[in-house]
Amino acid sequence: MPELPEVETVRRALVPAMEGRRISNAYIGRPDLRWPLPDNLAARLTGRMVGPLSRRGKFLLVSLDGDETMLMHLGMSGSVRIHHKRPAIGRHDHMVLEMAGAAAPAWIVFNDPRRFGWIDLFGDGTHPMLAGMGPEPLGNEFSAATLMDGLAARRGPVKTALLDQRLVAGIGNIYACEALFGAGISPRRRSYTIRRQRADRLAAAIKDVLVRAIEDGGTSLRDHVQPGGEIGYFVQRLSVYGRAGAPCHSCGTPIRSLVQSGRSSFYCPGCQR
DNA sequence: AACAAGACCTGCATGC
DNA sequence: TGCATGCAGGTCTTGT
Repeated sequence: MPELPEVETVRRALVPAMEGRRISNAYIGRPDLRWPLPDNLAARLTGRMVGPLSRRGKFLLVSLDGDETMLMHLGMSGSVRIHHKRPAIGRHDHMVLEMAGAAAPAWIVFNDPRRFGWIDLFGDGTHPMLAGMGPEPLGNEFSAATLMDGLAARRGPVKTALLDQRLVAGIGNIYACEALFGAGISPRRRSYTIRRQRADRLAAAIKDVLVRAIEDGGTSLRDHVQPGGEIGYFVQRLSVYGRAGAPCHSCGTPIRSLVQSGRSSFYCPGCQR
């Protein structure tokens, strides 16, 4: 599921339910997801006050009192739901946080059938998983110039480069395809051939597609739901992803798909060069 | 050093 | 109906 817009959607929905509130109870279902979870995680979360929620790429960061941060990644199939009544524990519910509240308690449920997601705690400084990550595409450090620099050293296709979190953080398969369509660039184009003009268009298209997807609550293909249970409506605005054979909204040419580094790419041969 | 392929895991759609 | 196959929003590890 979750690329930057989906994780950002989750973060925004969790803010009112978690920030400034205390974790009154924690349930952990199994000792490992993608990797082993911290020892005694449930006990270490219980009683903690939650500070600001932030996001880095596709990671969600929950600051806790005592200068510790909980890091969450939703993998491919992870989702987070907010309940206002105590929920029954479902088959793939791996973490449930009960949030004490002056008004009413809330339960935060992390569910991940495929278990590619992950939860960790870290203290001072940064986490190894965040080190080396590229700039936030919606932040000030990201620009056409930095993007062009990153692409200049690569001989592989630009589509594959966009999926590398060291180049730019938070882009996954859907938004890589959509951004390339928005910029009129073929996914097969070799990275280093993207110079000023195309880099300008690509940086702008990346920002544009991510902003619009956040506004729509992300893209729901199968697993993604917003924490309140709503789907993400950007699925209705996809230009190319998942549309192989269907006519391009811009020129009518049938959308094509191909496999690059084991991932499906979708593009319009009429609009993208 | 960059790149592609394999691995991890479950669920779902498809086709026989 | 049952079963095999392929595919899925990610990314670490391995091998070239």
